[in-house]
Amino acid sequence: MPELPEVQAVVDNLKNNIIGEEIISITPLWDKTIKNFNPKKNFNKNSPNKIIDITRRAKFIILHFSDFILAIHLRMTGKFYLSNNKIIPIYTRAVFDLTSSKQLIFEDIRKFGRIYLYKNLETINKAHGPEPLGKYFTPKWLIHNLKNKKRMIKSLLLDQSFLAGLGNIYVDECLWDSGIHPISKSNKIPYNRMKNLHESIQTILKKAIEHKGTTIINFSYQQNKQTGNYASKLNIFGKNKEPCPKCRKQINKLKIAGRGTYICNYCQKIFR
DNA sequence: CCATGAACCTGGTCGC
DNA sequence: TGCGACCAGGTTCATG
Repeated sequence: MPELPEVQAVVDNLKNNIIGEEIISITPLWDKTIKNFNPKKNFNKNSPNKIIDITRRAKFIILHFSDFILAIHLRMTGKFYLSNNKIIPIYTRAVFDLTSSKQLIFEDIRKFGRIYLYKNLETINKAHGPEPLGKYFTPKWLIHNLKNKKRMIKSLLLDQSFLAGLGNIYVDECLWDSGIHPISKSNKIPYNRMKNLHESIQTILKKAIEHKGTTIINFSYQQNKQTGNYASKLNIFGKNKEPCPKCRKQINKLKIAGRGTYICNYCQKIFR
């Protein structure tokens, strides 16, 4: 599913259209989607809740209201978009009705996505590491914290409590770009490659955001099936048996950290 | 503390 | 064409 750039695309797409809109009801079509609140209690016609802002934190879409926030996580197959045609697609799991008579639609084939209500961002902030494009994620921070851990680098980069927002695609791309084999121990990576990794993470995420994310299967950030086109920029993810763009040797696919992982054995060194 | 695998779900693809 | 096995952008929990 959506990783940081894809979630950012959803937020950027909605930003110009839903700020100021009022939610009068949230109707779950799959009960587990609404995780920790009673939508009837918090949203009703008598006290509409105005959307003050929409932002992203980690892989969450954050809707800001005067007294609380909604945090929406798309997990693997979630979509969240504004609709004005009253059509409820087959995999819709929750519908937000707005005073303008438009609707926010939460679609999710696999039903893993969740919507949370919190007082503020504190709960999410406590459980997550820094934003990779934020001011706290410096080369110094990364080097210090990689040395501090003795974990497989792929697991560590996927761990949202370490660094927020990376997922399986971008971790593979970043490790390939910086020449680090995913099973390397974080504390054994040479200083220069740690610096490369920091650079790779920032440039790859920035470029992916410019391209509105990667669409591998069916992710779209808009109702009309608008998809990001960063998939055409991927160098290694999904390219089993194809030549490595750097050395032309064959890319391999294996399972690392429980996830499908693409590597070039020649360009990515194992440090242990 | 860390790694692994299962669980949560549904659909698509591949091989026989 | 049909069917089973396996895979999928994520996270959380139990187990060793």
